[in-house]
Amino acid sequence: MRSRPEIPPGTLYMLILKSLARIGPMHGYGIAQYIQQISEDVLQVEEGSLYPALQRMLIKDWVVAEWKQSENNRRARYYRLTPAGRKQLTREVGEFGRVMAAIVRLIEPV
Amino acid sequence: MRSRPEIPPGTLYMLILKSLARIGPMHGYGIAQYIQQISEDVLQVEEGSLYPALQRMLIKDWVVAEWKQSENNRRARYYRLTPAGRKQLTREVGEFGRVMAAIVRLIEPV
DNA sequence: AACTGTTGTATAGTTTACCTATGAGAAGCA
DNA sequence: TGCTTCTCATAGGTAAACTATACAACAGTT
Repeated sequence: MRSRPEIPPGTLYMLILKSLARIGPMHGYGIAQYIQQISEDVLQVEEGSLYPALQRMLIKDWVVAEWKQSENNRRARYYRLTPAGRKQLTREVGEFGRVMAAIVRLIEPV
Repeated sequence: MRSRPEIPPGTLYMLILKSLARIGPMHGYGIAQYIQQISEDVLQVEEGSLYPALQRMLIKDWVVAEWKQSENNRRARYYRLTPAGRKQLTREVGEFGRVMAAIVRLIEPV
């Protein structure tokens, strides 16, 4: 159906990394809520996208995880940025800016 | 390998539509050149991406095609925007702006 | 005439990456 | 007790872009 709220392909890692960089360690559910909230419901991370992405990020060593109790007393897996993750974030933000500037140059003036 | 120059997934239709809207009817090769040139080599449309995309756009009635001789006297297929294509362009640019604003809000400060 | 480079189109097959759908467990509340 | 919320997870599907390849026609060079 390809309906409404959607993460632009290729930006999900960046959004997750940035959330962790800003707030500190968070669990998956919290990351999803955070992104949705800050974006004012424009960006909505589906669970079926988020958790597989986090698994891949664990494998890539961009994050490490630790089981804890959440603020609501549920068991939750907290993800924390590694130095490699921070580096990746920098790289992705830079590339994103570069490409977006080029796209804007194309679609902006008449 | 996911190397260097790349169109962000989801933006290809918009870039093609915008090129046609700006310049008028063009052939595929010309569209690719145009995008690469205006973006100063940041965006590079591969043929294996471009032509399938144009086929899909024909099916969606966003463009119509006509065989002609090119400026260099070769046979080439010229694509022209339809009203539906123009409408789609407007829709995509709007959505793009909305989503990008949300992403920037997330990754920009701090 | 043959070769080479450029222009131009096309498709088959693969991969990326996100989505849909589904399930499940534990806590809190009515 | 049953409902809702929180939290994680995965299997399967799909859209769309990439890689690799092929073909054809003209231009310019030798």
